[in-house]
Amino acid sequence: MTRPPRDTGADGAPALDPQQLGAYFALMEAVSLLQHRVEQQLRAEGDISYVQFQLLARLADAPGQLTMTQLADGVVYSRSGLTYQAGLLETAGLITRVPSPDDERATLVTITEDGQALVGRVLPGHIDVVHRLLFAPLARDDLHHLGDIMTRVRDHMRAQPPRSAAPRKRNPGRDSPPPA
Amino acid sequence: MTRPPRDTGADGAPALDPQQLGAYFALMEAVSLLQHRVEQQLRAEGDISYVQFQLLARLADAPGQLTMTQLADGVVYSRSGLTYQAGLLETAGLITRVPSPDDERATLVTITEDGQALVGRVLPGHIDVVHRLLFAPLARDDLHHLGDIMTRVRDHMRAQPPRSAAPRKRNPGRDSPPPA
DNA sequence: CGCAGATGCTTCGAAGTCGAAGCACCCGCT
DNA sequence: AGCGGGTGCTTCGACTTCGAAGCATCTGCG
Repeated sequence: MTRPPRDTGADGAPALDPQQLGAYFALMEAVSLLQHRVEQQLRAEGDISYVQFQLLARLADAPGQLTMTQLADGVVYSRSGLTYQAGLLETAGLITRVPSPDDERATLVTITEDGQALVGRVLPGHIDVVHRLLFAPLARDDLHHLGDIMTRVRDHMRAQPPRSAAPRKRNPGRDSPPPA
Repeated sequence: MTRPPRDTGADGAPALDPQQLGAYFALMEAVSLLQHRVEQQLRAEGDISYVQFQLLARLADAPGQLTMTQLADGVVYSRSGLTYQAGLLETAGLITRVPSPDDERATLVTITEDGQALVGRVLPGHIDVVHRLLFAPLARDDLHHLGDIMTRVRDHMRAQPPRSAAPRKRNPGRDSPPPA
């Protein structure tokens, strides 16, 4: 941090230097490509989407029962999206949904044996793709750096309040809604 | 590369070691979060999606005219998706589409002044978000590493033939297409 | 020249995602 | 106990994306 935090150009546009730009673009495109390939892989071997795989994998790792909200966390940005996917997975017989005895509102999701079997069937292929596309061109040090860097970035983003992007809010919480 | 290329476990599932897993998950989640925030930003300041922004930015950088296919490259995975977006952008007055004089099939896309103005208006905010979320927690060295690593990964993926994911093809290249 | 295959784009239908609205249930306060 | 706000999930409508099919044009080869 020996330089000013913002390199604001003369025209008012804060410029990213070429190195930053390159890193940003490479990052976004690489992940996009990786995701696309992984999706093809999962579709071909298990006829599921990436989202569905993530949900099943999460359930397979978990003790056995998760609420919808817990399950959605980090996978999908809307609750309704999860409801949709859970409906598909339940119809396919890969998960079951039962109302929670403790909290009648909550729905507990459990992975079925078929679901576990499916995860077991597609996981090797998934890992293989990630290995070949992401890790193959990386040396041991690169891997370490990448993990370190992205972990820091992710945690930084998680901590960031979601409203930070808003340029100018008069008074947060005083939207003056004009009903009646 | 002092270890065997595949760490195949006893149960047939090739395992990623914890370091690899962590790097992979952190990478995917961080990019997902970043993309989500950027999208909010663009929607708030310019009422456009990330895809639309990418298309406009590409046009703003290009000499002035690109064919649909050139424009789509790297942004969208289907041609029809581009047609849809181009339709929206054209309706919004941000681009124009004219048939190419050289090749009647091709459509040349040009960014309008409004389109350029819009890019100019949202770009600073975009850069600001990327700066705050992605680069803020990174030191100079990190940035260098990240750029280097992701560039290598991206180029590796681009070079990879798309069929590599298929687990067991009888004879690669002998799909035996049965027409006639 | 003429035709077959390749190429560029669009149209169409299916699928997935999100946000807003709605419903049912839980908790804290009086 | 009763009630008001909060929480968990679902339903609904709008939007976006993709793949397949279709149409028009170009190119290479006889």
